[in-house]
Amino acid sequence: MTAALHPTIALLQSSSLTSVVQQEIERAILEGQYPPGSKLNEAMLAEKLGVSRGPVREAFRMLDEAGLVRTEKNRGVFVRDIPMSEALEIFDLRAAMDEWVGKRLATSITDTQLKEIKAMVAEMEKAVKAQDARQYHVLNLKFHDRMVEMSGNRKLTDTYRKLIKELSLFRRQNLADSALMRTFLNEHKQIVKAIGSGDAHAAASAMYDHVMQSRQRTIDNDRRQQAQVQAPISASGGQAGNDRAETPG
Amino acid sequence: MTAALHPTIALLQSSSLTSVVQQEIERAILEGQYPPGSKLNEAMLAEKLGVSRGPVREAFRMLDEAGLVRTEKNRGVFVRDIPMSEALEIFDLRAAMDEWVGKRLATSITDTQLKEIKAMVAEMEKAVKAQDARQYHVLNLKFHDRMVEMSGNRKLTDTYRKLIKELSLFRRQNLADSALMRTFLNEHKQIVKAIGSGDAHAAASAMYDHVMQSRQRTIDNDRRQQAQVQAPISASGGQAGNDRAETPG
DNA sequence: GTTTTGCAAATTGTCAACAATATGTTTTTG
DNA sequence: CAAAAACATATTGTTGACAATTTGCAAAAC
Repeated sequence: MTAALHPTIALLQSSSLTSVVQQEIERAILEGQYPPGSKLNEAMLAEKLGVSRGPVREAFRMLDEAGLVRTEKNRGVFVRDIPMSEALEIFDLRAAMDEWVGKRLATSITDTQLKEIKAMVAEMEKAVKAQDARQYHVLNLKFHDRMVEMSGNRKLTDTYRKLIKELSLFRRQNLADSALMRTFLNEHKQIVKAIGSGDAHAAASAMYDHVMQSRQRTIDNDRRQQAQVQAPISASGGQAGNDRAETPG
Repeated sequence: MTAALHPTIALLQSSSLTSVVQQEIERAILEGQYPPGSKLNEAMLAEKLGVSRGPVREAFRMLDEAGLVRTEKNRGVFVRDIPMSEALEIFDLRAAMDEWVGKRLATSITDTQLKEIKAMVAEMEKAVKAQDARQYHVLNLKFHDRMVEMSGNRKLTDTYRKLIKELSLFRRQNLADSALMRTFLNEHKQIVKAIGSGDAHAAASAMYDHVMQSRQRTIDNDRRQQAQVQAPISASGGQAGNDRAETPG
């Protein structure tokens, strides 16, 4: 009966209005179009997307459950603002997961896959040399995502991605500077080397330490910013708030 | 239309209808009232809970995002049936998380907390001696949940609990027998001992190994059941399907 | 001048009706 | 008799309307 199923048909079958609306709002949020703390208006979004409020409300419930928005009864939904404490918790959890990924990859990675992540590190090296922090950031996210994906654990991959999305709503991070990019790049090389050598323990440690390094960098960065706010020197000081979140490491 | 009016809903107009409906359906699912694979009818649930279909649909979207149901466009929502492969993935992920919890607790646990989990192990020992597998199961879930909670990482705790809920929809598990309960009890004692001694590495290993033991047990159990199905001896053979899921370990 | 009270606009919460789709049954056709 | 078509029924998808609540603003009270 249900034969082959053409890809486009499968797509149309899965895409209800609600899921399309959900993806669209999620995209807009992660893109920074609606910054953390801002309010999402049902009627406004419904009109903008050309649907009624029903699907928008259903999409809101999904985004709430996903941790991207919070809902206040009779007041509306707001883009979630991840506090520092929660960001640090996410780093710890990520460290535990990435440690497992490192351990797993050390014994399960294929030659093709190893080549792939080596190429990614090479690309990051280019970005570092070009001092292109933006590009480095994109590649870095992809590098870690791909390794998690290569671990073969779908559940872990889904969980990891959900955490990364939430973390992108944490505002107190900046792009890494050149010195920091070089440090992280070296750690990436160590990770790949450990995985390539099949040393599970070393790969696990390298991954764990790398994430914890990012965690510590987030703390340091926040402390620096806090100090700047409490004792501002330049007249134009203070955090503007429109700089998008970036994940270091 | 407004039949009966569920007591909880009539009383708690303060919290949103959708969230009450969501909790009620979730409770019913986890209780086994709607077994994995069964279909959830919007209108039926709406009438049963004394609300219109709107809040039910919104609750469905939340439960879908939480991984407890799956939605087929134009066909409805069904209680999710966790396949063996996914259950094993969850065990691996849990192992990574529990390993971290063990490591953390070894250095952060307070005397009061240590006493608390020791008391829990003592209670489990009673259940084992009384051959009360049901009671053992409940205590075991609580023991692990409490340790995760004690780790102090709220995000990890939420993630852990979400995974446990999903795992409870995996049907191929049974209660542990006496021999197995004794094995797991000993592992619990080892975990508590390692944590109490402050040996982070030992605690981490004990936790990891314990979860992986449960994982292996799930595989063994499935293989045994599969064999029984393929070569049935007793005439009444075959899985009835009404036995609720139980988490070993 | 400040606080309180009452009103008006905007927004969310809930519902019932209608449209679109899937499913099961009967009828038709070969 | 088997397969296909047509129909009837049930269920989900979507919408617009109405009710309940919050919020901003202005008038009144102290």
